[in-house]
This record gives sequence, structure tokens and C-alpha cells, in this order.
Amino acid sequence: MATLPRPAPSPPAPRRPLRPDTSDVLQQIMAITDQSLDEAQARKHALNCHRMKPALFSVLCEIKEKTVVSICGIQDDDPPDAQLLRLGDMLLAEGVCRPEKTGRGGAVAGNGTATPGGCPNDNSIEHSDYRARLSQIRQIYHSELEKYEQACCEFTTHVTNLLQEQSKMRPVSPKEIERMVGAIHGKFGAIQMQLKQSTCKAVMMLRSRLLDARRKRQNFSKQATEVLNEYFYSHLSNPYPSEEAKEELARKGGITVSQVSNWFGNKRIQYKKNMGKLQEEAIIYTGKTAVDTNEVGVPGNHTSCLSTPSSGSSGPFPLPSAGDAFLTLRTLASLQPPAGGCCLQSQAQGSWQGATPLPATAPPAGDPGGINSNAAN
DNA sequence: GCGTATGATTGAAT
DNA sequence: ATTCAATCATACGC
Repeated sequence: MATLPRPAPSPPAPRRPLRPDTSDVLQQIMAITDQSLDEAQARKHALNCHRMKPALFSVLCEIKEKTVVSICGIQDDDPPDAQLLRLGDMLLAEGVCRPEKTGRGGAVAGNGTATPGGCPNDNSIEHSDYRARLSQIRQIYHSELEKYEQACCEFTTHVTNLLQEQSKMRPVSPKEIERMVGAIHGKFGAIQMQLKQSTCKAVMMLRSRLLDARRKRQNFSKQATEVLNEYFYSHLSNPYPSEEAKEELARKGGITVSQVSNWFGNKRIQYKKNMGKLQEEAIIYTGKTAVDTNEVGVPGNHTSCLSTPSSGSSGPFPLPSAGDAFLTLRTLASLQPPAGGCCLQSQAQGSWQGATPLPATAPPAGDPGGINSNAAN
């Protein structure tokens, strides 16, 4: 074998020349590199059988013992790489590190996220693509990981065998083998980290592409839009639903409370910007509400019975003149005091659109009555 | 493909 | 915490 016992780490310089037979053996060891494999094997055997071999070997062991101890302490017990742990945690959280399961429950990552578009029942449909792609990533990750682990294992075995073979010719302590194995694992750990990094990146990109709610915007159902619009236009003087009202609207529209808040935020701005155009919509919805009220015949219909911070509050808001008749009916209905009789005229927030120009159809500016004036008239 | 509508997000103001 | 205003990204109708 071409691998040779390296000359032992230079021993303390002897004061006297080595005995002729020892130096002879060393000479032979040094010369072995130049020989062919067969020759080397023969020489190795001869050296092994040499009468001085055990003595020389024990000396080498002794020297090695002295010189290697200091080296051993250097790299012992590497702490587990924090970054590797973090990446591992993340892949675990994303469902990539989990063992592949068959069936629909296999990939569960993403199921716990908020429902984009407000259709809870569509969750599984919307995310099926994400799950399929995540499953692909997981398969690639696991197959690559397996390859790396196999390669690492093979290489470790090879090196261990090599060192064990060498240990017949030179002193190789178990600790030394252990260190070598550790070093190999360290190198493969770096590769594993790269694999984890690229997998994390892939998962992040997938999430952003397929799960980002902004990218999966869905229009609300007709019913949700109607419920929201009815409330908005029937509370035009103060379209700020209370928390309870938001919950009620969310329940009725099959959307979330935060979606209701978003919708009202958007709607107020939209209305301000586009007041003239939206007046028509206002007429439709206020008319509809009024009809509903008449049909039901109960004061405080399904929209107006929703609690509002300023239900019935006054405000100089331009109400559509064409809907006034209906509004009057509706307003009268909504002005019915609730059982507690406490929310009428409460906590008016002032004119929410005060700074905006009034449309042509608006009642005379400065009319502080708004709905109440209509009701009073 | 393009313009508009619409739901969500973000940062500042309150 | 809530609202406003600007902005983004997608849905939708033409």
C-alpha cells in the first residue's frame, strides 16, 4: 500500500545516534514510498515480522501519546451549529422535515394560516397547489438528504477502515479516528446547511407566491357585499360600525371581522372620492333597506338593528335626495330605542367626511340634522 | 391586453 | 387600537 506510516512526529532530538538496527528500520520505512504496491506489501510484512517492530511501535505510541494529547483538546465537542438548528426548525415548521405521509393530511403546512379571501371552505382548494408543490420540495429535500447521508456514511467508513489499516503500522488512537470522523461530519454538515438553506428559500418563495393573501384576492360574495352596502348606506351619517355590528356583519356576510373593517375603510374612502357616482348606489341600497323595513313591518330591520356607536346620530352628511322618503321610513325605524334605550344620539364622531365637497344632490350645507332632520320633517 | 374595481397591506396620524 | 390615504396585486369586463 502506498499509504505509509508517516514518520512519527519528530521525537526529542536524541543525544546519541540511534542504534544501527533502529535507523536501519527507519530507513526502510522512509524508502517504502518509492516502492511498488506489491513490494510495499512485502516490505510491510517483513517489517511487521521484524524482531524490533514491537519495540519501535511502542516507542512511537509513547511519542504519539505525548504529542497528540495537546492537539486533541483543540477541536473537541463542537457546539451544534445554531444556524443549522434554526434552518432545521424552520423546515420542521413548514412541514418539510416531517416524514412524508400519504393522503390528504400529508402536507399540513399552511392550513393554519389565515384564510385569504374570506372563504373558509375554500381553504383546502386554494392551498392544494401549495401543498402539492410543498410535497415536491419535501421529496427533493429528503432524497438529496438521503444521498448526502449515504455519501457521508460511505466516506466515513472508508476513512475509518483506512485508519484502522494504518493503525497496524503506526499508532492511531481511537480518539484520532473519532476526530477524523467528526471532521468529515462537519464537512458534510456544511453541505447539509446549504441544502437546508436552498430548501428554505424555495419554501419561502412558494409561500409568497401561493399563500400571500394579497395575491389571492377574492371578491366577496354577492350576499356579503349587499349586507355591507346596506349597512353602509343606512348608516351614511356615521358609517363606523361598532365591534358588535362588525361581528354581526361578518357573520351575515360569511367574512371575517377584519375584512369588514377593511371593507368599511375602503368604502369610506371610495365614497368620499366618488360621492356623485356612489349616490346612485346609495339610492339603491337605502331604497332596498326601506322596502325591507316595510315588508318586515318591524321597526329596526336586520341592518338598522345592528348596534352602532352613533346610531341615529346627526351629521352634515349629504344623503341622496331620491332616497329621502325611504330614508325617512328607515330612519324612523332605526331611531326606535333599543331595549336598553341608551344608544340614541350617543358618541357622534362628527362629520366623517367633513372636509369633502358636498355633491349637488346634497341637502343644504350647514344642515346639522342630516337623518334626524329628515326624520323630524 | 387594457382599464377599472376591489380587497389587502402599510405607514402615519389620532 | 382605529382610521385614513396611498399603494399593491388580483379579479373582472370589454
